[in-house]
Amino acid sequence: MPYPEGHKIKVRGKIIESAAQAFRTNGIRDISVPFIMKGAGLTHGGFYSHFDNKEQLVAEACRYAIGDTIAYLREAAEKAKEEPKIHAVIDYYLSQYHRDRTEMGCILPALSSEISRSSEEVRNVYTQELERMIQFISDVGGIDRSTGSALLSTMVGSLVLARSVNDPALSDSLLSSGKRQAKELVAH
Amino acid sequence: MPYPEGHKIKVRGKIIESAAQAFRTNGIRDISVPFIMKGAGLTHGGFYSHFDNKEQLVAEACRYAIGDTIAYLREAAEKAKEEPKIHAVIDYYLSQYHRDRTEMGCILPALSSEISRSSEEVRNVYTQELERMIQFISDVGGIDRSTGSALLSTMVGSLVLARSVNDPALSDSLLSSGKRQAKELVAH
DNA sequence: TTTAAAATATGATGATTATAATATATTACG
DNA sequence: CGTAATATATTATAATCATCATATTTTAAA
Repeated sequence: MPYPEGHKIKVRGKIIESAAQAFRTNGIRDISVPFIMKGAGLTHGGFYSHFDNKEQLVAEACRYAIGDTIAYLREAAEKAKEEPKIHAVIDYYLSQYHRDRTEMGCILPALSSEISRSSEEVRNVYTQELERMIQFISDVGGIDRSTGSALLSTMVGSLVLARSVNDPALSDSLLSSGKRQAKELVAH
Repeated sequence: MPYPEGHKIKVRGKIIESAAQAFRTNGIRDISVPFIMKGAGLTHGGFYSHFDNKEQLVAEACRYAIGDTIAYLREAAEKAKEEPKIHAVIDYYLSQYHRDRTEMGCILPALSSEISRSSEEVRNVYTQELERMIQFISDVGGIDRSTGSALLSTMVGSLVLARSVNDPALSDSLLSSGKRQAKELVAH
């Protein structure tokens, strides 16, 4: 067996990372397979020895990206100096930092509408991962699932709208009112 | 002057309507100019005598669609039998009916993430129209702008997520918890 | 009924894309 | 050090797209 043990799987991982970043920045349809491969330091030819097609990569990229986001948010919660820890999650999620770094942020605000129109394969993965996200938020917040879902919806909606507008003041105010509302929601 | 008075402006309107519907259903990038023109009963050739380019049409379609949505929600509020009237708006916005009819629904959940990556021209229009939406929601709800923004964010986020998932039960529960939260928010 | 301006249709161009076929390079192992 | 299996690169294909150039149709008014 030529090439070091685990070489291919490492390259596959690089492609997924490259895709996850590119998709979040520019959407799925607007990012080409050649572009993703270039981001992984490769040319486009080898793509189909790693994935059946682009959709399969989308599914993998979604799984990877949400896992990454949950890990990041969990860390933020654990490092939080003040209670309740969910406040640290809210503050990060609705920060200007997160708003302005789509490429490394949560995919829910970045890709959800495009995912609605994706294949069943992709939506299956997305549904699974969204479940994990709701579970995580509810756990950290010490709130029931329904409240956790509403909290996530509020955060996602605020971020989506804050990113869509052109006016920095309006964008900031969308983040602020989202944060206020999210915290009130947790406090019952 | 050949062609009846106002003919061209009427056709222009038809193109905008066709675009507004198509974009909401399949996103901006996934809908071609020829497809939009077919939807208006025309062929693709004449497009550029109506619009400078596709982006300009996107801007017009956004303006049209949000205006339409506000008019629809206003009607729902006025026809509401019970107080507070904002409940009728929330109930419609987060209904299964609205979730399942992207093509005639609010564009905020359908297009916001794509708009984030659009031209300044498009984002200017979008920002303006989002302002009108926030104003409308705040007025009907008798709430301050910040609460109105949060209410809209909650509704948009819930709908975006409800549309993205594959599991009908999860999708319904996202609508329900969004509704519950939205109404609590209005009640202070 | 003719006509000419205005609107629309047809056809072309060049770019980009997902995907496939084929060629070349890499490297663990004999 | 040579080799064969495996990864990757190069090239090809066929489709689609935004946009443009040109041809044809429409119809208000003469």
